[in-house]
Amino acid sequence: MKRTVQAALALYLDRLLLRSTLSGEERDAILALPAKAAEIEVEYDFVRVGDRLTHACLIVDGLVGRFAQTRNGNRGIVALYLPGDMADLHSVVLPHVSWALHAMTRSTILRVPHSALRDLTERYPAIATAFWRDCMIDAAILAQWVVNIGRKDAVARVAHLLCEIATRYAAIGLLEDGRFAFPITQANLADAVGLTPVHLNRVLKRLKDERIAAKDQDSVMVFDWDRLASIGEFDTAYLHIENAPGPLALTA
Amino acid sequence: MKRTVQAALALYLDRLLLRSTLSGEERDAILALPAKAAEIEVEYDFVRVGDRLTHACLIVDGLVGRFAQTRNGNRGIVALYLPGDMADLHSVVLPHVSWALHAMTRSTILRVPHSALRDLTERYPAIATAFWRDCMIDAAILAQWVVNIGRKDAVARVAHLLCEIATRYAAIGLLEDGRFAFPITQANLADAVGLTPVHLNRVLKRLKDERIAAKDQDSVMVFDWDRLASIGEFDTAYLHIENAPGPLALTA
DNA sequence: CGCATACTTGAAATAGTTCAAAAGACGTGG
DNA sequence: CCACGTCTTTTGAACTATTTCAAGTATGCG
Repeated sequence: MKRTVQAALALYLDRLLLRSTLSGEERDAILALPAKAAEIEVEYDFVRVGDRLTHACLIVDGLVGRFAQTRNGNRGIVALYLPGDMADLHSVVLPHVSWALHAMTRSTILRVPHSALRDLTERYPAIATAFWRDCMIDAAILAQWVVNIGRKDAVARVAHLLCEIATRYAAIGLLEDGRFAFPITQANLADAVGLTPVHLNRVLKRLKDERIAAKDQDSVMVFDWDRLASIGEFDTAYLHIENAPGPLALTA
Repeated sequence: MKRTVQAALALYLDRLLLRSTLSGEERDAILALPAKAAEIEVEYDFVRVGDRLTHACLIVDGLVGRFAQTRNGNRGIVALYLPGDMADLHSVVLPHVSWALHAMTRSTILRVPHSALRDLTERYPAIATAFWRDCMIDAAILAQWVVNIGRKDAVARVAHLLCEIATRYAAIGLLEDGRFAFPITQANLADAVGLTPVHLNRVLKRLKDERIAAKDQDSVMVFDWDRLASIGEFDTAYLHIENAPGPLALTA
């Protein structure tokens, strides 16, 4: 168990190092974070609206969605978290949350106490910056989603989201031959792009029929990256990944 | 001139203190930040897509929009900044920006060098946390916009945005008798809620006809806060303002 | 006073929703 | 290993919120 915790923290460290530079001592401090692994059942909300959090959750394995709810009961997905993401790092500075974290598959997470994270930020300014930056990547994605949902038609929205997820998987080495794991139901995917499940289904059909990309139960196969990116008006810049994998990584 | 710079920094300090606690020394450090005031002409992009920033911009006076552009040339507004907001504080950790800052009215801003801000974060962990938290408020708003645009109909979207802006103005003491300054064109407002200018116009007309709220050239008058908030499914929680002013402040 | 920009209104077109029902996948227990 | 119930996906048809196109009316500026 100790071993898996170490490995999971290493995953997060890798992610931080994608965008920040940390000294040996600082890296060790990250790896030495106290943390408790937990298995989350599928369809379970492990953070609920209104909670006051004391821990941040690192996704080790699985797929997690951040859900917001409107008064009328409409669910909206505001963010998707993949392995290596610290889904609610921002709760360190804003512990009172108004959204839920929902496991879309059986997931493994690591709960890291806020106190330990705060402690690191106080001792190592570079770590504070790295955490802050990590949160800002999340915010950059959020901003992109606003444009995506607010200013593009249904096909473009879906194409863009697929490109984003593909690129994020690629960054953690989980994209192979144009295929990546994406075990999300069509209903949830619809919530993430602001569409009806029915219409989302038709959009997916079209992408499949035109041999651009196909989604099945738990993965997505991209046939034509260029067309997908072009339809989705996708530009990796906002993800701030150094060598963002484009078509090359997909066909490799 | 020195005097206005001081006053402007005090404005920002006030904003930080809304959500963070800082010692006397830390407050003084904020007030002692080097900064250069600048007047921005109306309709001018003072930060452009692709820029690599060296300064953050504090809005002292005016109304500023953060614009993103899709490949097809559609503009989308991703955030609105009011006096007291440090519009691009996040550029301290992510200097390479993929969006523009656009002055919607003649505005006064204060340019604060990243170097000075970074310096403070290294010397005072509490300031680093305060900055980080300030950015996360921005992100919380972004998340709210995603749900707003993705899961509500036109009237609700507009109503929600008006409630948000009203509440944010109230927090800086610029809401009087239910009226607040909002010098934004209908075309820009449409970009902020993901609607067509034409349809936005009809929505505004409806809000006016039903005596809920009326927008003119440069301000908004709210007649019926309860109905507006209810239509927009508005809940202040996400803004993390301690005593969020609701109907009381409006009728006061 | 005249030009430019913003706002307003109408009518036709359409993207996306809603409702409804069938078909396919999946796990469970017999 | 099959039968059953449940959940997800797929498809059709009618409907509607929003867009698009187009023209007219204000409003502000030089």
